[in-house]
Amino acid sequence: MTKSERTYSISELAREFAITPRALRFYEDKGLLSPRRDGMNRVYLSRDRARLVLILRGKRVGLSLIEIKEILDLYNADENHRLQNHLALKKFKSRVVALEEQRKDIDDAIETLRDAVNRLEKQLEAPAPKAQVASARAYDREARKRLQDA
Amino acid sequence: MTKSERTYSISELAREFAITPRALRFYEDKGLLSPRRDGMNRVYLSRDRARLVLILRGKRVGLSLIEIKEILDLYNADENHRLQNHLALKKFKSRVVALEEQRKDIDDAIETLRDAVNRLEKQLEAPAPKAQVASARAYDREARKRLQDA
DNA sequence: GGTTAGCATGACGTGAACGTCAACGTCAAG
DNA sequence: CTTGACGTTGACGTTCACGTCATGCTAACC
Repeated sequence: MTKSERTYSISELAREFAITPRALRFYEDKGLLSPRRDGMNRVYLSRDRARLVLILRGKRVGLSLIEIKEILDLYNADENHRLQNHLALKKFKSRVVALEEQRKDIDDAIETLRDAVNRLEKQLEAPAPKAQVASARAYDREARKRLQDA
Repeated sequence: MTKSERTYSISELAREFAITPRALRFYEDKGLLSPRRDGMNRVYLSRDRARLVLILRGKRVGLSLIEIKEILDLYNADENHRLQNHLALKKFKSRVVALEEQRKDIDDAIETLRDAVNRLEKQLEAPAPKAQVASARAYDREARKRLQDA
């Protein structure tokens, strides 16, 4: 009794991940996916689904499809080729470094936006009584300068 | 005595940030920068430089130029329009949420790659004596399955 | 004064990642 | 039996973010 794995049609899989069938065909065209066939029709197994998860996550972190393909290929490379693996190791490590730098960028962007949010909230909750207007505006200019010139 | 601010020519600024003059003109065309002019020639002030820093960081975190422009515009919006500011506040907050999600994606990607790196290093440092080959390979298959099916 | 370097403005080209449309096959429902 | 719903393969269109000329001005150097 062969345990029949869960399968997906192209539109099923597309719906689940909020993408289009066209995108799935495109990924296949670029060698990122290779679903089985039932006659002409594509049949996706959970292996394919798992790869798709990695593909989409790769996209979200800003990798190109080619880069994603390279990673997936290295990932599934034959474990007996030491040279291959040594290369993969180097590439993975540099990829990690790049991602860490990107993480830093995101942290910085979040901080900048949070500062802006605080500035705006403070401004909105205070209807700005005239007496304080001048100094408040001066303060505000300073805050903005710090943000701009950083 | 007017304190003459530091200025940059287009190619100076381009060199500093490892981009091309064409890119700077493109950003200007899209309304992200608006340098002064000396005759025909563009003159960038430190304000422009600061904006450019934000632009490039925005790009690195995956924002489109249009999104970046919107943020910069909101950022520099006239502080007297309460409705405007309320809108900006909402947009900034949702942007922060999006960035936090993206950071999660990056953390996940880093973790996946680190696991792969560990797997590869273990494999490379052990020349795989025959006695252990079978079980090692079985372990490896498991590790890979966990990574794939996650 | 010719040449080089740097700047300008078009205008067309390009690669990535799909969208969109045409033309066709297929299978279950009414 | 014909209508939909779903699938297929081309092939062309589109958006983004520039790259790459072509052409021309201008200021500095030899």
